[in-house]
Amino acid sequence: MTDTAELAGELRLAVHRLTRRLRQENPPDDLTLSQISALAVVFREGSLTAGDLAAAEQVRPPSMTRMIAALETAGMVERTTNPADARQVMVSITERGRSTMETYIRLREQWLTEQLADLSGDELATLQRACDLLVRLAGR
Amino acid sequence: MTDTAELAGELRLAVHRLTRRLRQENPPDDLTLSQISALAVVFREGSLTAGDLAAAEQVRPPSMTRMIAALETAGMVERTTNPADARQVMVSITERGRSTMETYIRLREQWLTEQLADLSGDELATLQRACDLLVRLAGR
DNA sequence: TATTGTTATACTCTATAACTATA
DNA sequence: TATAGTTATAGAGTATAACAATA
Repeated sequence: MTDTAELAGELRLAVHRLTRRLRQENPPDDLTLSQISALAVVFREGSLTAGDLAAAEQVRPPSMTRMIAALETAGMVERTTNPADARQVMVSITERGRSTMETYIRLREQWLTEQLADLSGDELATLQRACDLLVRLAGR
Repeated sequence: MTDTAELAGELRLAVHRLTRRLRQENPPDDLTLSQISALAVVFREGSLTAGDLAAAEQVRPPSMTRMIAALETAGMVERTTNPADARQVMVSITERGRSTMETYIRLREQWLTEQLADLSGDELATLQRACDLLVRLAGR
């Protein structure tokens, strides 16, 4: 039987290490990984409020304000006030943001992709199942 | 067959999410997760140089200098100059550091442990195998 | 009064570049 | 001259508290 406390420690360490390693690989167009992650939501979902975007990314509103400001400065998204409720800010992707995402999807996670290419089919399947589990855990 | 580029994207997202979620759970004695991680190495390995500790944790020397300073302030480790080579700083765990680690190991990763308790044996086995793979990937 | 978002502030984590001390 | 570590500086990523605007 598996010792869950032991596994928790190993999992935390493993995730910590990979996060550090991934940060060393530069995403395209000088966007950070967090910015890419938020932009991907706008790309997928279309126009949505700042609050919904914060919820989707599981960050606090001030953190999302920062990310949106950075993405706006980079010309990736536009902020507009919702006419139906002037408290809300609608965030939508620009042409440039769309093309950046399309390029990014094509070259996605290049470093990680290269590393994965060395793994066996079994190992890839394990990681695939693990991804779903990690996202589930993070959503608690 | 698995699309490794697709999987790379999912894996990056999953790891990102879990890192953020874990950061919300407070480690004991006001130590951060990174500090606990470094302290665990000193606890396991015994006295070692700052450089070896940086290598073990896969961070740059200045980052380790910071971590060691924080751990020293918290009374968890001691820094001493190596008499055999006065350039080197030896880092060793204090009584307080040892007892903190022992408590931590006992309560380790409580939140994560609780979440894991809800998973099936199959799912735990998947995560166990995934841990080894993630650490291997991070080590490239 | 409640909700949405922003600003102000602060802390962790990490890096590169430049420096000091020792070998 | 080379190595070990530190200091100075900077930037990403995030949070809480206080605030303004709108409902």
